Amino acid sequence: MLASHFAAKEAEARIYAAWEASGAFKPKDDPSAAAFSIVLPPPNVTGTLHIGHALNCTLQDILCRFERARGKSVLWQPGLDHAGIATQMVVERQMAASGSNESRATLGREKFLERVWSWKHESGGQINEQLKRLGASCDWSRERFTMDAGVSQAVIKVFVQLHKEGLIYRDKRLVNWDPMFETAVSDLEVLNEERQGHFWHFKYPLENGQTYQFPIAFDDDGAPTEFETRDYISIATTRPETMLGDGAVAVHPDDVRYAGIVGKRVLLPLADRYIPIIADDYPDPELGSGAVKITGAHDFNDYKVAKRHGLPLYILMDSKGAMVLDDYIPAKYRGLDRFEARRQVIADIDALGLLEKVEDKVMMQPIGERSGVVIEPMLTDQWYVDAKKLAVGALAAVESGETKFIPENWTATYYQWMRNIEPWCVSRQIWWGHRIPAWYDEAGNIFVEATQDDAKAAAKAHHGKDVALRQDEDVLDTWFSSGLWPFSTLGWPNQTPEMARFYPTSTVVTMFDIIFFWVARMMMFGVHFTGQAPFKSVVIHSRVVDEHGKKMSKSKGTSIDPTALIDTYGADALRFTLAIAAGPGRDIRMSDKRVEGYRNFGTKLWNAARFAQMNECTLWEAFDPALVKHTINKWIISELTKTAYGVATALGLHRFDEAAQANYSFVWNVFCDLYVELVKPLLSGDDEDAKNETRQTFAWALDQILKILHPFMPFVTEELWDKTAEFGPKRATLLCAASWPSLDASLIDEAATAEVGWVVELITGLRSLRAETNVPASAKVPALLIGATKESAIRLERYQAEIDRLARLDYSMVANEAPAGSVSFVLGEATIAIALEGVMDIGAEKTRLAKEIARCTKEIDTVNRKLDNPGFVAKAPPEVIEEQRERAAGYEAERGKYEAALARLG
RNA sequence: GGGCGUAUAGCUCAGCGGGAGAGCACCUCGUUGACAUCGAGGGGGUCACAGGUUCAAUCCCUGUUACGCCCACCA
Repeated sequence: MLASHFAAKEAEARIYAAWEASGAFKPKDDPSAAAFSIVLPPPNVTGTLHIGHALNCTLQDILCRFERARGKSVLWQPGLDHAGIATQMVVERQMAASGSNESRATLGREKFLERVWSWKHESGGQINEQLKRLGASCDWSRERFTMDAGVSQAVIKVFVQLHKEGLIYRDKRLVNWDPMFETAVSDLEVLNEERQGHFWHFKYPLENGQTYQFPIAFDDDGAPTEFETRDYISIATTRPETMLGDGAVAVHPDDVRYAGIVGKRVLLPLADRYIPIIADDYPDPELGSGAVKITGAHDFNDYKVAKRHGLPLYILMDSKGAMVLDDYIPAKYRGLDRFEARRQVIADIDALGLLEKVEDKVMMQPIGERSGVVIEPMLTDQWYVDAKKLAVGALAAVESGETKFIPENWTATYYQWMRNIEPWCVSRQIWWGHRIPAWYDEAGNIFVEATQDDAKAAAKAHHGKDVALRQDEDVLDTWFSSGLWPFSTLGWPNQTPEMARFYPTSTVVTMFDIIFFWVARMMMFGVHFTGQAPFKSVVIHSRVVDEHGKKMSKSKGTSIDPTALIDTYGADALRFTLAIAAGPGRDIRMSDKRVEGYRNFGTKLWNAARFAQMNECTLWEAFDPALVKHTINKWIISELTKTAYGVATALGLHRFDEAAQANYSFVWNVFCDLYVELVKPLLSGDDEDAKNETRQTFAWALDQILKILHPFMPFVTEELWDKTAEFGPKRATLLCAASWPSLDASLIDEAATAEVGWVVELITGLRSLRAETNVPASAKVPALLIGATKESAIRLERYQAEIDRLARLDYSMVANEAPAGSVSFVLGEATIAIALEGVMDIGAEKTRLAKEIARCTKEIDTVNRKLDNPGFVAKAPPEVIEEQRERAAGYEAERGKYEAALARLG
């Protein structure tokens, strides 16, 4: 006998082990089967499962299990990302916390990397175990790591080839520099955060005490009317320390206020240098004083101006963000941290009487995504990918429809980014990652080759003799290797059978925040290197937020731990919650309450199976749903077929929410609430044929439910598949390897739907009637069908047992008129009356009837307003007009019957 | 500044050019052998606001308001 509920905690690990052992997660060999492939976005090796992973993984698992059931050969490729900066940070922190004197610096590159590897082997990749707890049906035998030999080989090949094609180059330009990690980062790794700051206004004195007339008042036409004599130019800055590196002051060429002094020089205070006043389009005359200090080496806009005017670039800071020791920095600032230098500069400017004013100002500050420190624009040598060129193919693939975004509106986001893409800085000044395959000779010549030997050979060819080479110290951006993931994991650059079969992949499932980081890069690399976009569709899902709609945050303690939810409610409940909430385009608010509700759903299903067991509902091979005779059985077969069809259709459209909802309402509201109840008289009756047929139909329907629900709730369905085999035929396979129900449209039976619908409506009406007239639940009463058509009379007789049972009647019969002291409701052509003399509450019944009459009247008025509108009758489609006429007639008839009932009450 | 999105029951959200829905919460009743992690019944909404298109608008268009997110910029 089945227990009263599914013991998820005990069963999940066991079931998962059985799945894996069966080999069901490997793609099937059958060459005639269509291929379906997904790469799991490789989680960071440092990662642990958060709720976003749980959603992402659940959706992919649903698709994979669904497609397997539909007969496809499915590859769900798992793996881990080495996560350069994140991992290096974890290991460094661990060393610091251990209390030993070891650090990255004392160990040196080689030893440090050994430590990282051993950390990876010991404690990396926990997240994969958590994904298994969630039920992820990845082919773990194919697990890859971005720094595996094979994948790394692909990375090197791509780098070398892009370099030879001129699409990777080394360049000195401004880059976002993270002073904490002492590395360059890409634009995407910089977050712009609004912070409270200040706006300092400085005066730069004109050379030799020169003066000019600065307009301070204007007439209506904007012509200056009043002037003051100035011997300085006023500039404003949010980063005062950078003034030490100013190369000019720029004004707009049309700015009349400064027209007279363009070309003259000002004294740069503290630095004691003279810098020119230049005219450039960059300054906005409306902003501040209209004059801008130009610090070419520490500001992206200023850099462009400096380039245009050939201004000198003064590098002010070292890799840690401290002021450099160079002699263009006054001695007192050398070596100071940039923020100390700022305080000092302000104090010194103030002491000189050149601090004009200080304003509070909310400003956007660039913050390192991982370090949290203020990013410094720095002039350095870095490797760049020419993203603009690679974007052409990546754009074309989406424009042509080769790759589609789901939902479609993300296409616009992708286009906007791709069309304005900047060169991608791919070098990082860290150790953990793919070392850049570039070698330098003493003269600074660069040889980019796949191996050191190749580089040596190239150098020899260049010099005519062997020369000493040193390899570039830098490693590649983590996203460089991730960008190759859809094909590097399949064995590329080798033409492997997996490449042939599973590339391009079918779909990639991810959240919108990594469209740029990951999807865009995969598109660029995929199109460039394989000639095909790496996936046919990109499914973008929502963000999971807390129950107040706020972004979850570990530090604020507002994050929900999915493994805790699994512990409490089981993996199925979590999965179902995520799936049913995963509608397109809206954040998913997560709360325990919802998960609890879907845990209950699993229990509901479990108990339906218990009912099957108690009633010996076993399925035999020979059962054919097309040969079923009893209408209730025909009806459930029909409903199930529609549901299976609906679930498949929704999944085909990636509407996980609709698919889950279809399952939910069918299982609970149709199968459990109606079918189980309607079938009870049959299962306990004397008609052996009907009983047998019902038992088999019940078992068959339960089997189909397990199949269509399995992608969403794999554990409980698998367990039931196994358990029901204990009282039925042995199963040939695990449920995870079973096939999707065949969608035979001939099983859809509208006549059965109508008939059972009528019965259900009758039962519901009777129950409602009883409740509203305060008939005690224990009282059994007779019911009469008045003014019945032949058809409904037959139905009443046929379903008398069901109706009597579910509406708690003694008997139901056809009569000519309602007896005195009866209450009634209207069902189509007929009136249903229950004789309640002595038990009913006449006052309550009168109120109820009056309410029904009012409802009918309201509907009639609404419809009649429509029908009385000449425009409607003239222009609306005939079927719509007919429909409205029928509605009006229906409500008229209904109201008439209620009025009659009211009249009978006297 | 550019882009995207959201506004429907107390809460969370579906839906949709012609009859306002679900889950949770709430109220009433109920331990009839699948299930109290349950069952039956019920109350509750000018579908943000204002215009427009249409015979007909919660749905389409325009605008307004509020909220959210992304990109860029603020020297």
